[in-house]
Amino acid sequence: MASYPFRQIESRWQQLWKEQGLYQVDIDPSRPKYYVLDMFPYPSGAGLHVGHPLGYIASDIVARYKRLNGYNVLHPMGYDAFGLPAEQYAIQTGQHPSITTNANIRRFREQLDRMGFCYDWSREVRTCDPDYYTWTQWIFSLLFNHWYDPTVQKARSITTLVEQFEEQGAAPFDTLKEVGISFSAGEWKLFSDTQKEAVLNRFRLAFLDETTVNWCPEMGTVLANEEVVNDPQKGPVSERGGFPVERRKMKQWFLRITAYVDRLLDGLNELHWSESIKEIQRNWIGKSTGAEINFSCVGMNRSIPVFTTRPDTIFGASFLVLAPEYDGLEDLCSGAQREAVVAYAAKAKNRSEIDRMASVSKTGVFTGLEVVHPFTGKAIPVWVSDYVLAGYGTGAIMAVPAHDERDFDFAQAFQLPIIPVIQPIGETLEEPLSAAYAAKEGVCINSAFLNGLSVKDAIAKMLEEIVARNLGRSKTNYKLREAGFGRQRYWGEPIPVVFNDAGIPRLVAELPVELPAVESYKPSGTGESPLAGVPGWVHTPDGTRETDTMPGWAGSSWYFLRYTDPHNATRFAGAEALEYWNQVDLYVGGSEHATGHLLYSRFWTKFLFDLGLISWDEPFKRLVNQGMIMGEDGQKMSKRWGNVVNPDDVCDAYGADTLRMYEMFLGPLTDSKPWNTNGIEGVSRFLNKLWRLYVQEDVCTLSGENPSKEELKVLHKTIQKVSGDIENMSFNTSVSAFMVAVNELQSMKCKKRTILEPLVVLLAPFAPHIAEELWHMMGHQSSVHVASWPKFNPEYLVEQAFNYPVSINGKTRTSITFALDATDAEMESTVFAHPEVVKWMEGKPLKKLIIVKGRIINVVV
RNA sequence: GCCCGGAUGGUGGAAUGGUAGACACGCAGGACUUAAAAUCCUGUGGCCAGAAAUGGCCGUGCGGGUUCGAGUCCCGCUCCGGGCACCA
Repeated sequence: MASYPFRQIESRWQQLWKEQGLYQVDIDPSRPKYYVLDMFPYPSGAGLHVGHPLGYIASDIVARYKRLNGYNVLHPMGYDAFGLPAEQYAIQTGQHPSITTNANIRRFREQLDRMGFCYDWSREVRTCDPDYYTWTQWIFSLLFNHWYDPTVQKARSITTLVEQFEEQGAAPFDTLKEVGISFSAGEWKLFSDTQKEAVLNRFRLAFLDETTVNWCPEMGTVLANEEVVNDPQKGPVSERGGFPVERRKMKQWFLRITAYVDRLLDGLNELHWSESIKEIQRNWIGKSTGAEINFSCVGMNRSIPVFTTRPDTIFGASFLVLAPEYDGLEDLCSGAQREAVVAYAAKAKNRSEIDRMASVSKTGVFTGLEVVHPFTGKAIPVWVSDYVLAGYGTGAIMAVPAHDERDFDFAQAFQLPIIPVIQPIGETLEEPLSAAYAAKEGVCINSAFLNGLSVKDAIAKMLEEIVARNLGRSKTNYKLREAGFGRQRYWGEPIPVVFNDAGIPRLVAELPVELPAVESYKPSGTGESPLAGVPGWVHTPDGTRETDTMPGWAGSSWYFLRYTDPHNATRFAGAEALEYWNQVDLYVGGSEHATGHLLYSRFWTKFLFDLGLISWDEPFKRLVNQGMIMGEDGQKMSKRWGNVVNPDDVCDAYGADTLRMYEMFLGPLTDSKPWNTNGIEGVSRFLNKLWRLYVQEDVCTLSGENPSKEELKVLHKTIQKVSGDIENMSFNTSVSAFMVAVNELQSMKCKKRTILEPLVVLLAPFAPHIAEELWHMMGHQSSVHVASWPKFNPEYLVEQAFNYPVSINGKTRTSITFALDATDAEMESTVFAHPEVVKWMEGKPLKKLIIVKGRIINVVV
């Protein structure tokens, strides 16, 4: 017997859906909305392989399911179209990236269309489209024009900051105090524009900063930390291409994401995301609370602040360590040691990260400087070592070798004192220590007024003392760094800024700033983007243009908002559309974006919320991360391994419905799993079997007979199972449920319309083409529609819960569990006579009774 | 090193604390067929007994625990996958 005619069916229905614009949606306040979103793809030249649609199929099932349950479903798709591969290709061929990008998009679209997704393509967005990126630039302008006011915990216009300076000067601002900047209101007014901008730059949410960046000479660009990976041989290399990366100081645009750090952390708690993704974000943000303590230098009128999370161990601090990149390090050294320190710092700078970490024993040199221990009054030495990071805390630490492994190693290497100050509960530390005792529990010893206190109490006590004695303050630190926002690249959104003669950045009023044509896409190699080579574009009457472009994540940080109103020419999206479609209810995509896209989107959403532009401050209510589909060899699918399976080939051989159901059947959505072609036969057989249940000799003949109890049970069992599974995103088990249903109906020889018609509707989210065809063959003129969704009736299942005939009709479900032996003959009387049952049932009817081999094990009333 | 997951037949995987192995693949046998494909039916965790029907024992990475009852909960390991990694 041949396969059912999936080729005709699928192309015909895809054509019809398109012609009728069936999946185009509009605001409809009379219906509840549901917003299902896929992470939009980067249209690479390789096209889609069978791994890509996994998440798209899952979201499509949910979208169709919600639609059939009466929701107004927004389910859009678009392209994250700016990016490196198109630019690399342009460098090689001279072809404009937009040409390759468009060609790739066409190919993606053809592949996507074959799988029967219910996207509203009228809402497609492309991040490289000027109509789109004009609003990306607009959001950048807002970021530039706002600062984060910690007193009200939200972003405010920079003009409110200027007003405060004009009235109160620098005094109210900790940000300025920390870096030793102070000015009165009067002084502010007398500042030059350059001076004013230097201050404002410290507050703007988009700002310029000179920092050490990851410079990739080969690519001629700066890379984000996320774009740099460590190669065991070469050290730090670019993620793409594997080119060497070195450290270099450059002036760069940044976004002040750290202003939102607490809200980014707290907001996670309410989100329906996997715990692992939340943990990744928490770790990335890396909040730690502790103290900043000042150690005053011997023979110098200054002090060195250190950050510690363990102020309770301060009596064990036997030396300080500074990072090799420590600001003003040279000035702190005494003459004899200066040369050694400078040499060490220079060497450390060129050491690769891997090299630094791989070193078994710590390296370092003594600075010649000593500081006064604030509690013992003793002088302790200050060292320099590359195990201390310049970018975290103050770039200086107090070393407590007895209770920190790294400090312990260092102290051993350089024969520095190791003083135990925490005793594990119920134990005595043996001296000399063979390893650091780093656990955060125990009792203080050798610690004057802290002796006898627990670690927790000692930390609290010490924080009080530090403040009381004016030695420092409590302090919270984060691992999260400001987000670098400039790329020395052509194929990205131009940053809408010009610099005037004084070098002061000003926003370009007229947006978009469109990408000009260039002769060469090659990086200049000087650190400037190819845009710098277009003098006619760079020089404007207002000044010199910024030639950096935005990073890949800029356009993807707000695209979910644009889908709500993608063609709006006067606003990033209309207020009504935004309010109606609101948050993304379900977001499906890969977990690799945990610390990039997903974090930046949350940041931008919170910022836009602060400005009152949207009324919610988390973009994605529920997030599901689909697993990866590997090649049959267990490798990641890629051209390189020659193990790519093209979904088109599967559609040709088995049809799109089989592909859809098979991808869901492979296993839990979130698991990684190999593509295994054996199993696809089973799903294909199932759809053929289903087809034959309805169709003989190309005709659908179903009877109007009343269904039997058994048949109703099969239907309602399936409705219940599939509905629940879709809510839980457990699609593999729902495919199984369909298989069971078809097997059972087939063996019952059921040809009854009352059973088979609802089954088709239930199947429609999974296999929409065959469902539409059968629906049509059953005489319906329309597409499978809302009113036809089968409603679950538990009545037909009630009996199923019983392994033993007992009368029931209960509704509330309370369970009593106990052991009870009984033979078949005396079963019923035994159950009802049992004192526990009598007590628990309180006259309620029996609902469920589980009997295993003559033993009653569970009674539900 | 730290933080998350996970471990169930030959394979992918099912199991609100309640008959472990649903469903599918594969395999074996059978029906139809000149034959093959397709389709349908039966069997299929291991061991033992039995001619058979069937019965018994053992079984969810390892060791303990809670419970009438544990794949599921708790404690301690082993191995595998993922994330972070000198963040003081």
